[in-house]
Amino acid sequence: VYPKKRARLLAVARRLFLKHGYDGTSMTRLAAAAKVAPNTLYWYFADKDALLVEVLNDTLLQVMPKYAEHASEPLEAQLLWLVDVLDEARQLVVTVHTREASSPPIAQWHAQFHAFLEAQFVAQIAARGVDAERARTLARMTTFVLEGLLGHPCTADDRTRIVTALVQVLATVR
Amino acid sequence: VYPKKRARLLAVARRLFLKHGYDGTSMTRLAAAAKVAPNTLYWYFADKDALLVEVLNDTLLQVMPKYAEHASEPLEAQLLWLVDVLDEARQLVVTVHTREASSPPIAQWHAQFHAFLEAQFVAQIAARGVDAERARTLARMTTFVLEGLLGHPCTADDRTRIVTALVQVLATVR
DNA sequence: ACCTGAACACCGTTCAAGT
DNA sequence: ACCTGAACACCGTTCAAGT
Repeated sequence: VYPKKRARLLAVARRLFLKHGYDGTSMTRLAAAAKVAPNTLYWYFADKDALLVEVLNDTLLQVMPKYAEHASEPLEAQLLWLVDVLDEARQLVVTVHTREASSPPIAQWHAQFHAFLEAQFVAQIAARGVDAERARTLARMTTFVLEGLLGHPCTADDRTRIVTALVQVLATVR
Repeated sequence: VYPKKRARLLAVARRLFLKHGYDGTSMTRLAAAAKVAPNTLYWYFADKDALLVEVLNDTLLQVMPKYAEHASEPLEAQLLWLVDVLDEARQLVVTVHTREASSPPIAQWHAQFHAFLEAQFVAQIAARGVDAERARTLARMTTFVLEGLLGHPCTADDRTRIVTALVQVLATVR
């Protein structure tokens, strides 16, 4: 495997998945866009889902360093930033939810991603003097609200209102 | 169109969609299960998405009367009941989220469904002395948490904890 | 009006063959 | 090891034809 070519194929896949969605991006189209034969993709990736998992990891690796920059900001700002960033990857978010039913690797990736996000939130919430189990529950709620914001049309105002309400809640309840 | 046959086709579609998912249920398989030619389905329904919309409405019509029975219970019990019921329709829930990107009728159905649910919640929350706009925000949060619970594996305990926390929040914040 | 068998263009994936 | 063109089984949908 030529790593550079592999990276190029991934980049093309990422672009097309984001632009036309997973179902809207056929392997044939993808191959054409990358100027290779369709089956060449199968030399580099086991199947379409494996390609998706790599695209997800790729995207995450690009976002995480930037997220670190916001780690010291108040939780509200962090959440709003996260929604903005993940919003660009909307297509990927819903695809993960759909595909995880039929693809164990994607289900695994999804679980791992949630664990990561929740760990982040748990730390922040626990720092406010909430006990561990409670923090886990609230972190989960936070993740769910985040996903809800991604999956549904929302004005920027609504978005801010919801995130603000959520953060108030996290600050109040214990 | 024979209404009885139409109803039978819908019932078969519903069963298969719930059992094998939308993508896992091909029109050919569906037709075979209903003992008709594949294209007969297109006499009764415009396309596969139209079939899905009807299945969704069907399911909703069966659930709503039962929901009404729980309307006087405390919000917490209502939410837990809803999660249980919608959990059986999990496959449909994720399908709606995926298909709405490419199918305007499904996007419309989804918007309408959310409006319905949120109206329900707004009423209950406003009854606790929360002002209207605030109630709308919290209702949305409630819907998002509900969807999160559906889309992610959760022990019954986790589920209860999250719903309880959410309801406490709704009671506290104003 | 209602239904069919056969076809269409497409999908993800694999195979036999080439370098 | 890497890549190809051609094929396979399947998909949603449509067409021409039958009753």
